[in-house]
Amino acid sequence: MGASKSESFSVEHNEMATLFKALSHPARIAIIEYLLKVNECICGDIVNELPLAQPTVSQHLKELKNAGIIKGSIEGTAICYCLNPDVMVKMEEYFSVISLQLKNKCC
Amino acid sequence: MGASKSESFSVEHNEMATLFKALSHPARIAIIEYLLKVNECICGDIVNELPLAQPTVSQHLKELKNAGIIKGSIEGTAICYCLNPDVMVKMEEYFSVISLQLKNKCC
DNA sequence: TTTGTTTATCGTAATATTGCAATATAATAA
DNA sequence: TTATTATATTGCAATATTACGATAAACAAA
Repeated sequence: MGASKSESFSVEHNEMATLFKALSHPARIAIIEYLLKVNECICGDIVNELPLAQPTVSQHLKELKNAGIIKGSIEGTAICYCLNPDVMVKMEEYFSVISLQLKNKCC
Repeated sequence: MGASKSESFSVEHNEMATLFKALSHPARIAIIEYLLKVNECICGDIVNELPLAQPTVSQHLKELKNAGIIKGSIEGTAICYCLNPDVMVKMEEYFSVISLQLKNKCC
């Protein structure tokens, strides 16, 4: 064996893991922080910004989009990408709930 | 080629990616939420809770510990694990900053 | 239609992750 | 010392991820 046993875990746990997996590569963190700075941009802008080839950037953008972390809208020949605020709020709340619960406990 | 080009990215981006990578598996999310429920526990408790063999659970715990997400203290033969509140607050703040910045913009 | 521009997909090589049986290690109890 | 208990490590097979050259697809402009 060796394949991930994701079927053995709850939908909720898989959903959170999928979101975090989308954020688990420095290139994708760099894309997110670049989008935060410029608000919106096209794939070519990111190719110019990162030390990666165009197909690699396209692949990372696809993963971020599949996870719902970014949104893309067609603008002529190009595709305009931007961050999805809903996911960021969801993540913030996830850790906020954990932090709050941990304040009452200690190990 | 094929290997991750992590050297090409900043230390900060790599650090965040490492934290998220530790959270990118449903078993590790399940471990975190179990620790949140019981406050602290030993490896064997998690083996009983999850549908995974002992070496696999031990490996997941090691990854969480390496990333600083959990802490472990020796208690006789067993090792007592618990969540690290500092990391949870750090994550909360990371998304809080992003959410705030996104409130002023739109795409 | 042809050309240029932008992004996605295919194919493939290199590497990393996941899972577990077997085994090792470490501390305690008998 | 010899068990017992709890966890870690090793080794390996199955699978997933990462990266990119080559190429395709989609659209606008000439």
